[in-house]
Amino acid sequence: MTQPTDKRSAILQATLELISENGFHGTPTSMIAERAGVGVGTIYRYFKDKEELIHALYEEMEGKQKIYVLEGYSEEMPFRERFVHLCRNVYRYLMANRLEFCFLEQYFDSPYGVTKMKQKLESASEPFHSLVESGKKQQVIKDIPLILLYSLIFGPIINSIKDHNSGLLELNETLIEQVIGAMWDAIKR
Amino acid sequence: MTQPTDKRSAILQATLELISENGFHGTPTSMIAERAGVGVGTIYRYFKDKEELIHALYEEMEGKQKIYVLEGYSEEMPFRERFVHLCRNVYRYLMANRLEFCFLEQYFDSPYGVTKMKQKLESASEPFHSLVESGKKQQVIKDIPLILLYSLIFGPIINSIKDHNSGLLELNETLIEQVIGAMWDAIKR
Amino acid sequence: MTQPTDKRSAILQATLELISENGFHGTPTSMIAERAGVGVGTIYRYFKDKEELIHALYEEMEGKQKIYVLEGYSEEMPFRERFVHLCRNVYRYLMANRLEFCFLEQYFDSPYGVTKMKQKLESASEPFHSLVESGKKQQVIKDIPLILLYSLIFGPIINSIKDHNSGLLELNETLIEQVIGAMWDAIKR
Amino acid sequence: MTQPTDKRSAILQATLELISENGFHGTPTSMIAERAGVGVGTIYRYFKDKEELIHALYEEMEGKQKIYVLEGYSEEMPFRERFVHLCRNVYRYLMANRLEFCFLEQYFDSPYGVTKMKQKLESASEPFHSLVESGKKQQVIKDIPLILLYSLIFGPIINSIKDHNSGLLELNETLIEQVIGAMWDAIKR
DNA sequence: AATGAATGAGCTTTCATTCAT
DNA sequence: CATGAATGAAAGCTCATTCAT
Repeated sequence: MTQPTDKRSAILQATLELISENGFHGTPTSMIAERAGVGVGTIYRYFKDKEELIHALYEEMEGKQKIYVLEGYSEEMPFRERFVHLCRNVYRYLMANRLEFCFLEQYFDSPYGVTKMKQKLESASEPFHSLVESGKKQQVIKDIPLILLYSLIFGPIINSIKDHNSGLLELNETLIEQVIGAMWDAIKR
Repeated sequence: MTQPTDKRSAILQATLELISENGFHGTPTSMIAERAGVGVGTIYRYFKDKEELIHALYEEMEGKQKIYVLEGYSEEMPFRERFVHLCRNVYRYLMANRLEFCFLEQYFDSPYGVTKMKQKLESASEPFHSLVESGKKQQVIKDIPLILLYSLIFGPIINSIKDHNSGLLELNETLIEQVIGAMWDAIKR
Repeated sequence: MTQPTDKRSAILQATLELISENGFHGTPTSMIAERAGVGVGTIYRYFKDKEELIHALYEEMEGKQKIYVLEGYSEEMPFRERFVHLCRNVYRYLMANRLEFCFLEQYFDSPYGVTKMKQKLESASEPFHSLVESGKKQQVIKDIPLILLYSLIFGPIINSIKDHNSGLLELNETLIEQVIGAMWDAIKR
Repeated sequence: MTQPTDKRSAILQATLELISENGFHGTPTSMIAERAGVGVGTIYRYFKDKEELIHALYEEMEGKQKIYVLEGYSEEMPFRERFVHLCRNVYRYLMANRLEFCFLEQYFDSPYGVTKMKQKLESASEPFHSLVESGKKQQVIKDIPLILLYSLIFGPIINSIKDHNSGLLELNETLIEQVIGAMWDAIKR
């Protein structure tokens, strides 16, 4: 008993896989259709455009993330612990969902890609937002513009995962803890 | 009396400009030829491929950098000052050469792009290499794998410049000093 | 209690409307189905083809016309009056049924369209046929082949209505009388 | 020694032939390229669009016509003779250039086609314009709006040629003279 | 009988690459 | 050496038609 969503999600999944493998411009709609096991025309029943398909794929990810990032998180914990907890979850999420990570890198040709990725993480991370802002007020965290603090956090995270994915480095729990510790040193007063 | 190199570098310059404006896939060879003031066919006298042209452009950039990054640098200075000095130079270089920065972002659709960009900076930065390694030995810098330290340094630098270029942020000397200070806190013991 | 014919005529009506608005090639079957309030598949229950649908629509129109054209007409009237009466009715009919007129213009991209339109009017107009033939016999009407006389009559009528529909001209009773008068001068001895 | 215009005119000629055979929508660019003996891409070197190609073809015709229509014409001749002369030339032109006639019928899906065709004839026929206007002033021609007079003239001409082309009628000099005579009767006082 | 999701052939258009001049 | 007209493979997208429900 196939559900109505079947084809739609097959298309989204195929797109995710292929774009993370070959990039946006290396992924023709015909290839997506083939991988998804549907006809080309079918793509256009569910998405107006190739572009809309990409956006839809992106939106699809938003939800999953917050859940992941917030898992086990509580605003009651001390600052450092809150920070470490959120960062760990971000690492867990991005490493467990390698395809999504690669896709996000490609999202929109890349110039926007990484910027959007950060926005995404930010938006997914109101927890980060409130953590950092209240940390600044309580003089636990440096008085640096929010967006720069994000660069200090997500820059290293994303870069290290890229290195991990490209095999230059094998991230394990110890190393992740070290990076997170260093990032805390970077932002704390 | 135009030299044969003239055309070659005109092509490279045109490519740099156009790719940083429109991205790799938004830049047809015909457009490059036009901007460079040469015939389309001429591109293929100097480069086998569009791909090879891109690679050549990339290679072309190495070298210029080291000079920039090392300007006014001396191994005699204290650790922190050496670090700050190198970082300042990197910022200066990347912000003064916006086209090159944009190009590197696009370099091969990005999955490799940013990683390569980091490699590039690393290779341009044996100074960083020796600084960090000797800093580790003298227990001034945290005992973290080199590549992760690079993520802690170049991740934030690249990210903040992206934000700057995209208008999300206006980097000035004060802000740059703040970021560099934070990065030092991240890597120092 | 909807009858089976309901759907068939809903489809025909939708087709008439849409083709006169957007032309044959601007009217996908899906659009017809939507306007008709039926499923796309349903169209193919009643018509083998899109083409057959068009033809059927065309055929459907025959018949309605004769009634219109013959209204108030009598063979007892004098020649000129009979001619004027028929022409007036043709004008009335074509102007009152703008959709049908537009459809006929489009009917098969036009090369056949207008010719068929004339045939249609002719066939609908045995009254014209007998009027003209007996007029020729009685030397009231010029001795010109029937088909050319039709060109002299329907050519101006169709053209002037096109101009009217496209807004180049606003036909009113006076103008119509003038045209009919001129056409009578053209064909009378 | 092939001239630079070669391919351009081959494409225009192929387009003329194919559209008059199959209509605008029945003529894919690939078919045009094949008939013209060029690659598909070549079409787009000379014309931005399929649409622009059509327009270019249309423009191409303008010039030829005036020459044809005005041949042997002089404003010194008496009214009736001037009218007959122009009409004869129009017939000659449209019958000698059957492809162009068919093309014009199709020009833009047809609803505009015939209207544009008339505009074209009108514009090509400032001679008609001045003939008719001065005829009206001198009370030789009926006081009917210009556009209606055009319908009385071009309506029958176009219709009769269509019948001729479709084989319903064989136009010869005698018949043409009869039609022209009748049209004169229609418009003269 | 009625449906509409699924299909894929076919359309227009772009662009990296070649090659005769 | 340099050129740019010519090319055609390949892209994104549409839509008449089918068929399982």
